[in-house]
Amino acid sequence: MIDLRVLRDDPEAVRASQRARGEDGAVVDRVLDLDVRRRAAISEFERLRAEQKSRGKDVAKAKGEEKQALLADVKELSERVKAAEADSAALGAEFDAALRSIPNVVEDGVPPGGEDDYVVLEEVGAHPQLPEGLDAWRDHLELGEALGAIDTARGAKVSGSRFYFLTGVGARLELALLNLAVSRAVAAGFTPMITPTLVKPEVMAGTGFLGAHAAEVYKLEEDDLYLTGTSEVALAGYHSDEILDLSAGPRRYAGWSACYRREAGSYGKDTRGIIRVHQFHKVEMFSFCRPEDAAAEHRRLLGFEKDMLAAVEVPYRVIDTAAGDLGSSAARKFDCEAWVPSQGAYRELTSTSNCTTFQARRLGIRERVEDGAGTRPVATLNGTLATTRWLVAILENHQQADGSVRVPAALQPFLGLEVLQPVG
RNA sequence: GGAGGGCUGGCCGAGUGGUUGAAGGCGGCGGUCUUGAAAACCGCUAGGGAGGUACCCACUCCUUCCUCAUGGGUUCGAAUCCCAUGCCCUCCGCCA
Repeated sequence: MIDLRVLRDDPEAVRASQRARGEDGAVVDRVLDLDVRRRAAISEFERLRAEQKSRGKDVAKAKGEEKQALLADVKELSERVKAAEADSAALGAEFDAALRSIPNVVEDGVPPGGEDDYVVLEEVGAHPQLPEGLDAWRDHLELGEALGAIDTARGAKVSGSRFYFLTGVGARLELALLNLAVSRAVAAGFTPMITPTLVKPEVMAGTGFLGAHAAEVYKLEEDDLYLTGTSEVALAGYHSDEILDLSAGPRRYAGWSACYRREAGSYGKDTRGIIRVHQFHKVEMFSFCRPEDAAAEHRRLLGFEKDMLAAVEVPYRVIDTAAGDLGSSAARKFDCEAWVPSQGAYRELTSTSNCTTFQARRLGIRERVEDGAGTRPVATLNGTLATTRWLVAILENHQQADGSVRVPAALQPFLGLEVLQPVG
């Protein structure tokens, strides 16, 4: 939810943000109109309610005939109060729905446009040379099958398309990667968390995932719960309806969880291997910080992501995602995309979003204002530290002519192997 | 799944229809006293919304509404009565 004050004081800024996202600016004027009508209705209700209360006190004091007369009088007033309250509530709900439908106002500097209008901020690391003796790069699935690491055929047999088993060194490699991520997060001051992956509707809605991308989310109709696509959801909800003390700096968490995504609308895309799957694991950074510190914290999270990518020794580039590709909660998003040799393309491995106060406003996460009374919403940010998809980049970039895969030095202590060898 | 008990402010805990947004205590903040501290004593101390006041914003101030788990209902009037839901606790059953 965006800041109503911003909408009132500078509606043009919100319209401009909507345009940059390629969305409708008219909703701004609809909200402003509803705001005026809502406030009038509230005033009317409050006026009547105050009258009812003060007359009620007279009733309490009165006795006998006098009391009967007052009762008849105040009975009629009670009806008007109910009607005014209903009006006010209806307008309030309409206003609220309209306000919530507006995605976060994009940060200055975000490139306008859609998915393909990103700006490349930097490219890091040289693309690997095709190992001598190979005519073409083996892709991660071919490598994974030869290593006895990935089994998509049985994944499909058991659970359907876009499911897989990680087997043997594949399972070990994923655990090593995620453990490396957790240990680096801990070293950087993050509190590790293992989070619920089923959450209530208000938490899912609070993080903004039930907006335009609701079709991506698995829902358990019977239990009125949602399966999370990232531990960001549970971590954002962790401090909901709380007042945090951020005077000592941001609260930083590193969530470990399975992630579930329906991948609706991506039929035929990335059907091979484990690039795009319905279930995977992820270590996610999450920060609660003061709004004025959010942009700096965002760069910090990006820095941690780059450190992790350096640790697994894959070439990558950093992009500044265009406004239309941000998702409703984010004001800005940086993605790190790793080089995938078999595709000759960069593929997203990490994504860090600055959600400013958008999620906190919906979830009721605040801090005390130092001088003077009152509270204000905090800022929330998230970023990826490792996911199952990273195995794709690791396997492909470190493949050797004989089908073996070199293990990056940083992973070796967690894996206990220097090279992954083909089986059989 | 069945049977009970409970859910009040940062915490504990009174309150069973009418000036109760809520006694009392703890904690916190400020003050008096003291060389300093402690103790003692005094005062203050929930969150949110709307309107007004103001040179814009903010603060202060004023008015007012909402919130005693949540949502409905009864009533002129609900923390207090009724219904539903959620959560916590105890016991039984079931599963692991």
